[in-house]
Amino acid sequence: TRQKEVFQPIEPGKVRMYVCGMTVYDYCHVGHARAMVVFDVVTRWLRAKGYDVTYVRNITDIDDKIIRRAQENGEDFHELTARFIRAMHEDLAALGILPPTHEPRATDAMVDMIALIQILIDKGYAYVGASGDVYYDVSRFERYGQLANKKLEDLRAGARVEVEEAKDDPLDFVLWKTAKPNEPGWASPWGMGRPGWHIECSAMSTRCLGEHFDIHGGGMDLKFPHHENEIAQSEAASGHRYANVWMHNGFVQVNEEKMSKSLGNFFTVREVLQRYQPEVVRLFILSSHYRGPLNYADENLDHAKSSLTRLYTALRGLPVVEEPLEENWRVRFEQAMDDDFNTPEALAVLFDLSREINKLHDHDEMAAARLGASLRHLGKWLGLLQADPESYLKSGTEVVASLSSGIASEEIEALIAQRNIARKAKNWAEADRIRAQLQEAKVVLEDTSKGTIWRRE
RNA sequence: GGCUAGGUGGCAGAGUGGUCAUGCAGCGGCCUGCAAAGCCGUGGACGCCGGUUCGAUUCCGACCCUAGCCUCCA
Repeated sequence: TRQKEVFQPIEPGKVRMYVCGMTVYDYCHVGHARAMVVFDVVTRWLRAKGYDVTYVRNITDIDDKIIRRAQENGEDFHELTARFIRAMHEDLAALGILPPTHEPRATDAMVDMIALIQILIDKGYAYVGASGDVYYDVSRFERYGQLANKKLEDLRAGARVEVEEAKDDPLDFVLWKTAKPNEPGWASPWGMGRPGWHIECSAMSTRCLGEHFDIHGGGMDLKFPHHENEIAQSEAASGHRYANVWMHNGFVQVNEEKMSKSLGNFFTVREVLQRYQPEVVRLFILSSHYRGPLNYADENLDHAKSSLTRLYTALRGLPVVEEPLEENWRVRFEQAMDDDFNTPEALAVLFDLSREINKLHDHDEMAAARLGASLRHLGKWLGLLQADPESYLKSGTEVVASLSSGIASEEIEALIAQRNIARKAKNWAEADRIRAQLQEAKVVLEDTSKGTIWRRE
């Protein structure tokens, strides 16, 4: 949904947002990272606009895949999920993603889910099937399909799954699943079992944000049926509107295909962070609009890396001054971000600002430094440019294990000193030899009027 | 089959009814011992076919192509 119109929160000054988080049975891949970064920026920007944002991102820590994976590993599912929740937190922290206000877990919200299912049964929206599982009766909810603009007849015509006998209608979805022997289960009016995926989000969002809130986010793939089902559940139960605005981020693609677990074409965040700095990954994600596709390719990560180097280079060597954000830059940035979080346009503002800084750099350092403060300020709203430029530029390949040239900073400094002696003696051959040697080690030298500086590629 | 998003210069990626996106790469210049970085300048684009318009990449219609959802998925 494109938000061309001015955003109006339900309660003035406050924004309540719920985003579907991960199912924790494996490491985060770049697709997850994108969703997390996108909604992190949404949160940062809304806060920058002065809203008091309550950001809820759940953890699905019980579902079929988790159970299966735990069984394969021969471990308790709690151990499995605890391990991957820890890993997820590490990955997200590395990417500079701020923790959500609340991070509810499905297993902690059983009471809410059971209560919600009971309401749906009492109101006639749900029934206990022949198998003992509880299903949502899709035909009872008039607006079913409205979010994804789907008609029930079309859905039935396109149904590609075997019809389960227990269901009245193939489109009905499960709210409560009876536990098989050796499966984890929770006591409920319908016996030992576990919740369906969709009810988890309805219950957790309501618990944390109430029955009606401002923004609901998630990946495109969740629009149907997950979000459609959430609406059906929550609105049927409460009798009124669920989320006001739906935001769906596009996919990360690999060779024109969706990156996904099932296709096996995914790269985990930790793999990628072996090769690129976290901030590069962040910039890569923000360099396309959140709704569009994002093609994962080394070439594109390399582009992001060059771009980030340009931004940090503009800040390099400038005194850090406390200076408010300059109005004209703020306005441009704001226009971009207010246009449905147009981060590529917002980034263009950062680049234009960098050019201005570079122009001033040599003849009016203080003016450049003041603009530098503005650049950092804008960067912060995107979760970028908060590192010390000098250390960012010098760390490059050093922090990236697989590309590490193994050369220590002291060694680099020593070679530079050696080269400068050669330069003084106009021994250009020796000077160039040392420079080439460092280039081999992925170290780039720059001879400036203030001396030789270096950075890692 | 239904539904949803897209198709922009060498690459990535915004946007607009008629004048700059931006980044990387290219070319010319300044700077430099030479480079690098930076600055200045510069070429190059809007899937195809119609229509509306003084004028369309931008609006409308058809078509082609791509991805996705309809089954777990950020």
